[in-house]
Amino acid sequence: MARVSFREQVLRAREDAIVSSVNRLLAEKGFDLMTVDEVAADVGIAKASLYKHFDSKEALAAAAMIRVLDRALEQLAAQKARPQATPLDELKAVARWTMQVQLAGEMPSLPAQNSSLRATLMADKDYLDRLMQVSEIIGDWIAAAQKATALNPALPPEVILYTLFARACDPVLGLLKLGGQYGDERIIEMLLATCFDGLAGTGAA
Amino acid sequence: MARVSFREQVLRAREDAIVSSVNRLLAEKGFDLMTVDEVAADVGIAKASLYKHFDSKEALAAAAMIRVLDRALEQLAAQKARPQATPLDELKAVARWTMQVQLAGEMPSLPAQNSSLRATLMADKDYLDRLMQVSEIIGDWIAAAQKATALNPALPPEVILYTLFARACDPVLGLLKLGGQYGDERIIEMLLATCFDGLAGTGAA
DNA sequence: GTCTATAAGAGGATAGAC
DNA sequence: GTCTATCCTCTTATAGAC
Repeated sequence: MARVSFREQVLRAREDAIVSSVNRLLAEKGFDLMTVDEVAADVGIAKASLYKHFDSKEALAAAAMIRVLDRALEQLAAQKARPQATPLDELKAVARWTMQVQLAGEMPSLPAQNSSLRATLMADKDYLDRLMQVSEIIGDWIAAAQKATALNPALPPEVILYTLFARACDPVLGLLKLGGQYGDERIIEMLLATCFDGLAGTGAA
Repeated sequence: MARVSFREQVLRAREDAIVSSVNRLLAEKGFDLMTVDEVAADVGIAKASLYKHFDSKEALAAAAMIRVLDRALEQLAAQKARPQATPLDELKAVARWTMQVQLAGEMPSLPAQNSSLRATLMADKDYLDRLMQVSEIIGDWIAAAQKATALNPALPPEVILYTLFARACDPVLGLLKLGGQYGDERIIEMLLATCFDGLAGTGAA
C-alpha cells in the first residue's frame, strides 16, 4: 500500500502547512483578527479545502495550540536530559524558551475571553492531555524549587504556574522588540530577571 | 440660559452612561468581541443615537480609555498628597490600584494588535496627553526608586514602566479570581509580591 | 437627538461540479 | 480533496422620519 502511504504523507504535509500558517497568523494578529480566508490564501488553497481538513476556525486554533504544546514537551524532554540542572534552572530554561518562541513570532496567543474557542479547547482531549502533561512536569519543578527555597515557598504553586504561562505571552516582550533598542537575548535576560527576581531584584540584569 | 445648561447636563450624563457601559463591556469581552449593538442595548438607546455621540466603535474605546486614564490621574494625585511615602511605596500603591480596578471588572484592556484601533488612539490628543502625564509621574517615581536602589538600577526605566502597565491587565489576576480559592486582597498581595520581588523573592506573601 | 429601517460588507461555513 | 460560487449571519454604519 505504498500509494496510500504516499497520499497520507501528502495529506500530513498539507495539514502541517496549514497549521504552520495558523500558528504564525495567531501569533501576529490573534484569534479574533485572523480570518479563515487569510489562512487559505496564506497556505495557497481554497477555503473550502481548508474545511475538509478542519471543522471550524476554532479547530484550526486548537491544532496550532496542540502543536506548540508538542514543541514544549520536546523542549521539556530535552531539558530533562541534563541531570545536573536544579529545578530553578529548569524553570528558567523553560521560561527562556517560551520567550524565544514568542520573539520569533511563533507563539499563538489566544484571547481568554472568547467562549466558543474555550469550549472547543476544553472539549479537545488531545489538547487537554498535552496541557496537563506540561503542567505536571513544570509543577514538579515548582514543588522542588519551593522545597529548596529557590522559589518563594509562601506562594501557592498554581500562582507560580499561572505566572510562568502568562510570561510566555507577556506583551512587554513585544513592546521592547518594537522599540528596537535591545536585541532579543538582552530582552529575554531582562524579563527573566524581572520574572524571577522582581523589579526590586538585585540580580545583575 | 438655564435650559441650555440643563440640556448639556443631560447630554453629559448620557455620554457618561455610554462610556460606563463601554468600559465594562471592554473589561468583560475585549474590543473585538464587544459589539456596538450590545453597547446600545446596555445603555438602553438606539444604535443610531450612539453614533450621534461617537463617530465609531474605535472612538467609543478611546473614550473609555480616556476616562480610565483620568481615574488614574486622580489616583496618582491622591497618592502625591502623602508626603511620607517613598517612591517604591508610590509604585506599589499604583500597581495595587490597577489590580483593584481590574478585579472589579473595570479595566478596559485593548488588544495590542488591532491596527485601526491603535490608529484612532494615536490620533487622539486627549488620550495621548493623559497617557503621557501618567507615564511621566510614574517615570519620576521609577527614577527615584532606582537611585535609592529600591528598584533594580540595572533595568532600563522603560522596562519597569512597561512591566507595570502590563501588570495592570495581567491575565493571572483573572485566572486566580476564576479559581475562587483566594479573596481579592490576597490575590493582589501575591501578585504585588511576584511583581516586585519575583517568584524567587523571600518577601512574605 | 432619538427612533425604525436598512444599506454595505466582512467573514464563517457549505453546495456541488470535477 | 480541490476548486468556484454562493449562502447566511453578524456587525458596522447610515438614511430619513419625527
